[in-house]
Amino acid sequence: MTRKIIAILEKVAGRAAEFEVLPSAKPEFGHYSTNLPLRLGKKRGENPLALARELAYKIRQQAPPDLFAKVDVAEPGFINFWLSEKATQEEFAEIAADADYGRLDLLKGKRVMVEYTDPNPFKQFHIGHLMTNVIGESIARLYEANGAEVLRANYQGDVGTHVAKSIWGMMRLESELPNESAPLDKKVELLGRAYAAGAKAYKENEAAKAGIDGLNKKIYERSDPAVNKLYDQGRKWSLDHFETLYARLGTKFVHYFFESEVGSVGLEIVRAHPDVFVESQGAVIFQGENYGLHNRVFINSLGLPTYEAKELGLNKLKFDLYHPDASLVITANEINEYFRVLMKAMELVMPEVAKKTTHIGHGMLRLPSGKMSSRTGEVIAAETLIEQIKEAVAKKVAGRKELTKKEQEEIKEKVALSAIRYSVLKQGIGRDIVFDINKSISFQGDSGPYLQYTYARLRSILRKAKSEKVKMKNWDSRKLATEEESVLIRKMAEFPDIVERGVKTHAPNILATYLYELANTANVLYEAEPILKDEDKSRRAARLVLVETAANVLKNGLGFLGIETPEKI
RNA sequence: GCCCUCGUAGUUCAACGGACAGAACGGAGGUUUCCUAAACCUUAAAUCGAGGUUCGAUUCCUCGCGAGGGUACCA
Repeated sequence: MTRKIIAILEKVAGRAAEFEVLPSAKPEFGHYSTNLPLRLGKKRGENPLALARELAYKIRQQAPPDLFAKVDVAEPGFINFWLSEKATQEEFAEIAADADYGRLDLLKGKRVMVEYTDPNPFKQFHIGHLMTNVIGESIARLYEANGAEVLRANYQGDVGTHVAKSIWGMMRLESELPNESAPLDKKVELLGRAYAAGAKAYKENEAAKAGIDGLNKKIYERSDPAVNKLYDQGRKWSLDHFETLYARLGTKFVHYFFESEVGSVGLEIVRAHPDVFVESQGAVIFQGENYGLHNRVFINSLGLPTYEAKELGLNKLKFDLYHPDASLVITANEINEYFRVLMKAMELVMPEVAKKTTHIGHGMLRLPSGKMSSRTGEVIAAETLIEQIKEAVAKKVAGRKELTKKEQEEIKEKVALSAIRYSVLKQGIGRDIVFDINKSISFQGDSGPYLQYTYARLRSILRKAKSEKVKMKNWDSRKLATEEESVLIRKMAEFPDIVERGVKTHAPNILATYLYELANTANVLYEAEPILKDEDKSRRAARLVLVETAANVLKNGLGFLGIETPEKI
């Protein structure tokens, strides 16, 4: 609808200035508002209110008849539009007819690589990785919703000190190593203990530290068959475990990059550009200080590539292999500064890659006790969190005799994941989340379960209508005329704009907020008047189609956030 | 020290330079013969401080205060 109004405004005023058409902030400002006269008045040095009156007059003359019920002006120079009942009904007929409503083709033909999650083999998949996954998945889906082809990538650190610590621990626990046929959770449990033991020893024991550093070198060189065996074993266990999580989280990566494979590529790039990278104190560094940033080491004094050099290699590989039109890297924002330096270096050595690469830093997950850090040993595993939430959901479904065991299990899983997802996605991407398991994941109010509940009760009406063989064919949108119905229709009409803005600004929270508002308007309609008891059969049919369409929009929108919508909850 | 974020009701968060700063939880009160009360409605409650730019500033600029992150061989 805003597109139609923009077209009319451009017809009467020309493309003389930047302006916006937005759903009105208050009912007294109509259904849609524009600031065009304010912007145009400023540009031309004319009185905006007079301009608004003049434009409003032209719009009344030139707009299609029956589109607006009223066009009015307001201080200091807004034009407000009231949609006619007929236009609202026609809008709804269009929305209802489109099964893919909300799927756009603005980015059709574009290929976008999105890298996210990035856990480290041999280490825990913790709630920080979960958060990155949730955000990355929603951004990937928003791109898909806008028509882009999305390639999901995951970059996993399979070399480095953390690996050496784990191998060291595995050696201590050799007698307890499960064999290959043991269940995965046993293997993961052992890896967890191995890493903890290695990390502790590294900090507290000089001899162990030297041993681990030595192991690190052996791992890098693959020079010791016994070490290689443990390495290959542990790496596989870890990756198999991650795979179960990706399946559970609904993420399908097309490519897994590993630190072990990008190092040599990065080294070559750095070595090939002595003009950009210089020697300093035995290392090879990039002098970010020349660009108002800070210096960073790309090759350490042992001649090994650091994370920085590896990242250059990684990004080169992405483009060599897939030639994306855009490449996004999603990580926690603690590495924002590091990435700025990296991007500057990248601009100098591979400008075409740098131009298409964007880093998106998201906020950190914090515990009420303070920061979440893998060094304090206070991290919570992703699975632990999910299980805790599931227990809370279980209490809700326990007494529901009409649900089968299978349905209950499905509800527990999907509701728990939606609670987590929504609480992460409803706020701005860059902001930290204080994660109090008891409080921050609520099932009431502005929450994932609320949205799922709304969907389920809408579907419940439709199920009942079907079982009672209530007819929905030959419905007539002209039967929809109450305030609740019109508000819901206009809310649904906002959906495409939201999907577009969400991807342009990389802001899933815009969509989350929208869906909450949509659910609220749907619930208001639900409470206002029982639909199935409507004596007017034709009106009842139209209202059922309205319910069906609202449920569809909810389902599509939640899908873009990665939130599933069970039929029953 | 320098660089980068951030500071909004009691709490957790919104607000793409726009109109009277929105929600949720918590507080006070109300709505269940109905398709699921995980709901709906009413109500009290906030922009860190001081300047500036603008018709208009939570948003942009400057200074101050406060919190977090980064600042050479971790990522």
